[in-house]
Amino acid sequence: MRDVARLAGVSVATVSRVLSGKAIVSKSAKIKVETAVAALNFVPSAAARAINSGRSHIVGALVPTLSHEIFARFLDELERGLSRAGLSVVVATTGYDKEKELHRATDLLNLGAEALVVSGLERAAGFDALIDRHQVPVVATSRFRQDADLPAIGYDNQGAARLALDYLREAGHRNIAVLSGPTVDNDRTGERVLGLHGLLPPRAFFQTGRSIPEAIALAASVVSALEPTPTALLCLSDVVAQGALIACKNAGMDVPTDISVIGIDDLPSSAYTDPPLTSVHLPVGRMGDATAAAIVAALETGAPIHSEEIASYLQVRASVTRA
Amino acid sequence: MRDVARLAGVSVATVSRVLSGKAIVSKSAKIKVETAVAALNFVPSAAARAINSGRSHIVGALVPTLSHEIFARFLDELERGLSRAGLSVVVATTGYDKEKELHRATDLLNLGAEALVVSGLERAAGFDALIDRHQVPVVATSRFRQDADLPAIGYDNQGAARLALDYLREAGHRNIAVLSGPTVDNDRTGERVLGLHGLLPPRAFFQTGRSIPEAIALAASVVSALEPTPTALLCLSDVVAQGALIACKNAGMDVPTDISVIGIDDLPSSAYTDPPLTSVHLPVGRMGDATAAAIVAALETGAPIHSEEIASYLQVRASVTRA
DNA sequence: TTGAAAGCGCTAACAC
DNA sequence: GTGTTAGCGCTTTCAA
Repeated sequence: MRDVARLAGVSVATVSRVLSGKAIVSKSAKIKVETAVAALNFVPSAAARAINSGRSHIVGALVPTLSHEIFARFLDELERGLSRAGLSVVVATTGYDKEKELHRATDLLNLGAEALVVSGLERAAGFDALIDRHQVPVVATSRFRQDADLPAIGYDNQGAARLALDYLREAGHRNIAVLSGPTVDNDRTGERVLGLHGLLPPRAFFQTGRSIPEAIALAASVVSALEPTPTALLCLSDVVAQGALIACKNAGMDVPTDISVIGIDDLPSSAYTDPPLTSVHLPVGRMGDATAAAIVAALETGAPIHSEEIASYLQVRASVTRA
Repeated sequence: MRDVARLAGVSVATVSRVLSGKAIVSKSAKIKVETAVAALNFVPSAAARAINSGRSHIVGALVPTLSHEIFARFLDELERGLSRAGLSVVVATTGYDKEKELHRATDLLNLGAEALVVSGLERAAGFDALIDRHQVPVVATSRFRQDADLPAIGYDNQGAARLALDYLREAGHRNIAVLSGPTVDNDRTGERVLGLHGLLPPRAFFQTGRSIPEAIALAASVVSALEPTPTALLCLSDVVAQGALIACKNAGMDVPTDISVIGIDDLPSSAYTDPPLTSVHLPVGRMGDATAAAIVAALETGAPIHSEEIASYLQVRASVTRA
């Protein structure tokens, strides 16, 4: 910047004023500075600016993975909302590992992140202390609970599971099997299971891994081994539901004629399965939007972030019929 | 940091030494400093560090959208590779808009990004000048071309299209329709079309939008309106292919008995369509890995980035049969 | 409207 | 081993 000042024949203060555009500068000085900036190919240092302003304009986002539509779409919307306010999103993936999340959160904070977005409500020990040290706003997403430790912007996962169950029951289903992915290190799924607690016998619950092949295998064994065969499969995520659809087809069962299948998440792809999947819609885009808005407000006004429930609803398609 | 030094009864230099862990510090001083750090809840400023080291440890990634498996998976792997080397990824989405890409690239560079990752080979006017100003390494992904302006790490899209065509031809197909998404603002698709140039009559090419519903509509009109009906649908992306599968089913045509369908991309979901989609596999994870490695090398050693072709191959499943 | 100068919080060179 | 000191590149008083 000194070089620019010298070339323009002004002081560094004037260069700074021209660059920031805030203060009043004479037309002539402004032009001289701009010429010099162009001539020297000058680029102001972000770090130096940050050191003075005390702001990094960086928000850290921690998600389990980007290879899952639901997190990817969330980030897509989060980034859109944040960038509109001049904030940049640094993503870090945790692989559903709480310790890794803590690690990466430390990295992001050391990077200078002004706020953090995390997934779910369960944290590794030491996370609170970390936040306490850095004093940055944090918002937990995907799961809503009024009394959570962190401000939570997300869904009522228990309610979503019950929405699906109620729908099946109203359709006359009495023999329902619940299929889910892992509840360990995944409190979204954990809560969905919890929401069904006491409403269905323990032996109605089946759990498998996170992948489609695992979901297919589980559904295959459930429909073939259970006696009598359930009339409906309540899948706690669409990934599992999509696997179930495939397993039923492989087993020669027609959905929904022979068996009904319902999911939770309503992934974009679920509109195009065969048959189109009936699922509890979780508006993940809205969640990204709301999260971005909350963070922007917190950073700009210092206002505390309030928990917010993103309403889910049943998206009826063609995979459920009357028992 | 002065406060810490005072409380610990040492100089700021010693505090710095303890914090960085690099230099040799006496056990006693180290303990005193650590105690003071803890007591004061001290957090070193990332900006101040950056200003001294001249490094931000930030890499900017520009992608059209995160709501498409292919970019999400790419970023997933890119982030993993970069974070292993202590680099953070700032994502910016461009919505397939070159001007917006330029805008966001400017933002990222102003943020202090040390390197940039972009999608495709086409840039807005002014992009080169921007890079010239900032002098950061840039890598273009998704598309490989040896003589590209930017180092390119990606696939031979033309070759991928030909791979699909050759496969169909070898299976005896002579009446082939080519379905694609938009080629405007999407040079990956553009190149795939180009790869088929002269190999198929112009009237064999059909184009539609980026969404599944649009793909369904296009495929529906192609299979119903064309006389004679094509024996195979060569889809230049899996999104289009998945739409085609649905359209054929809707039209009462069995794939592959009545008509064959082939795609390009080999999205994870394509293994689970009905029937499972035969597609040209583009190893997007490997591309993310390679991109991360190239950037890490460039940043650590200053070595120039070399273009790299990520080999694609045919993933045979069940959507193509002999004509 | 402008410039001089004092920092912002840290690292690194140098001397002790 | 440790302290002193000079910056890193910018913003921001304070005078002029």
